[in-house]
Amino acid sequence: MIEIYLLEQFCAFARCGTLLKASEELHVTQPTLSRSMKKLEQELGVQLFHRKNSKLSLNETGKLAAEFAEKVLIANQDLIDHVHAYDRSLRTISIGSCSPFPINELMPTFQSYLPGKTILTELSDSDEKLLSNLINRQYDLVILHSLPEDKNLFCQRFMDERIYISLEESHPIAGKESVFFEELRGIRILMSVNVGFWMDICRRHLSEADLLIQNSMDALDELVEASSLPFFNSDRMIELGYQVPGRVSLPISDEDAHATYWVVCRTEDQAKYRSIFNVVRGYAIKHDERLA
Amino acid sequence: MIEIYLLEQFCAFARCGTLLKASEELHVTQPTLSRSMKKLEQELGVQLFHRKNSKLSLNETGKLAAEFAEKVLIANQDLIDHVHAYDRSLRTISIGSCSPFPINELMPTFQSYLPGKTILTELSDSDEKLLSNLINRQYDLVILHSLPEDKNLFCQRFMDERIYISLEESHPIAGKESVFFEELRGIRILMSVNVGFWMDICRRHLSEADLLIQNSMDALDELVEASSLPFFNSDRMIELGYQVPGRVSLPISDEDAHATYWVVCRTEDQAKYRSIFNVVRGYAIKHDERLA
DNA sequence: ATCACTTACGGGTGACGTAAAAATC
DNA sequence: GATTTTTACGTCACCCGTAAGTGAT
Repeated sequence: MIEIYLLEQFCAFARCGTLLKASEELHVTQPTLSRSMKKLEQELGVQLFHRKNSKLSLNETGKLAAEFAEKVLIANQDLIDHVHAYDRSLRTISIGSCSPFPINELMPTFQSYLPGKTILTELSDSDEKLLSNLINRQYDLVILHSLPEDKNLFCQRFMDERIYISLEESHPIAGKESVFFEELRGIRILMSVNVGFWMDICRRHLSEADLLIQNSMDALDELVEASSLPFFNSDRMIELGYQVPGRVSLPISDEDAHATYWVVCRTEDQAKYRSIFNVVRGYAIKHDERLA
Repeated sequence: MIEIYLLEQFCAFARCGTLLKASEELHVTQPTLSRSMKKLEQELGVQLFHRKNSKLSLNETGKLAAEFAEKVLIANQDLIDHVHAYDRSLRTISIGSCSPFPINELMPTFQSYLPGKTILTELSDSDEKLLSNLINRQYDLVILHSLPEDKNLFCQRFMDERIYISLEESHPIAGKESVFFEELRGIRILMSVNVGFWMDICRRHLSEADLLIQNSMDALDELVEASSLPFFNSDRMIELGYQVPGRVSLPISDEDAHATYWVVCRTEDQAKYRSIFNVVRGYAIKHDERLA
């Protein structure tokens, strides 16, 4: 067997063309490489280099060897990467969501029922991406706004959300009970970039130029304070007390301004997250009771 | 990067289950392995083992690591094997033949036009096998008794051979001009096992029980001397003076008791073997002139 | 007491760097 | 003379073996 350090040095030479450049890349001295290349030849029992005019270069055997050496290094790096990833996955839970609200709402639940685990959350604008990344184990849990049909997935309804538009009381349409997206056309509206699939919904109904998209919640809050511009809100946010003085919030009546969230895991993991799903079911029941 | 010796030791432990058994397999002491396993864990920065009741075993991460470590070792062995094989191929020419005679006839040519190369010859009973092994580079040259149709192959007709039956002068059919295989049925005949495709021909026409197959030419020659049993000969062998006193050789008239040999290489190698093909063409021309 | 692994210590190989030489342009 | 590789030499790291220790069956 050939030790890895020899192959690393050999591949560096194959890439760099001279021992000097390779030695700089590897942060070793050049005689070290000269010696190593000899040792590699000796251990393989085969000529790997042309030595001509104090110029070292790979011969045909050497080129072949370099290809295979590269594969060994890749396999070695693979070992390291996969072991690290697996070890990490033992201490980490990855959660993908189509929307920020359910994540925020469930975070305390995650933290109390997954003690000691690092919770990693990610927003996505597409349920399909979330699902495929759930199946390929990149995510352990996902929160969708549609119910997937796959017997390998376990799904639990969570809660509903409808988006609102928050306007100055003096705004022409502030007196209405509710509005359609249609009626918001031509009005410049503030919104955050981190709203998951809602971004798609808004873009579908409104023109790009009307959406004043902010990269951070801080920037958004500041502009809401400092300006009279409308911004998007939701029934859930209002419930949590997110109302700005001097403004009214009107529900948006369109069908797709409303979402029902589902929490989903792979069926094999169902037992692992039972406590979490119990909490999620609690939300759904409470919601149903409120409707009744 | 993780050095190979650590992975070898780790895989040995994964196979053997205890450090002691692994240490015996690797011919090192057991504390060496204990130390190495710790070092491997440290270098990966990850727990790989359960340590309980002075019993060491792989945990889930360890099992994953063992799988990937095995791949690294295989890649490493692949490097060694391929480099050796390629280096060998630079000094060796592999020739496959359907029959021993053309090989013997061409050996001096090979030796003089492939100076310094080790010439490796092999007999095969099937042109198909020879061809596929020529294409997959196991052979560099093959000698067939049929003309292959493949534009990636370069072919040159070599010479003809017809097999004869050599009998005691007193044998009932020794007076004939020629015989068919049919007429040899029921007669026990000596032959060598190393006759390539001729073995198939003989088996197709004669019963297994009648063929007294010898594993070496020495054994065959001795039995020819010591007995009055018939044996197979050929026009080419007779030309070379291989006649036994007190015997006559009759040609076998069947169509497939005659063969035309072709020397074949991959088209890409045609130039490399031009001198050899010139000699081969010389044989073919000489043969044609003799017929005219 | 035995088995299996760990810890402690000492030795020898060998991988590395520095310095200098050799060879080619 | 500049660039690149090779040789020589000393040093330090580290891999190994021996021997003793720990813990469980």
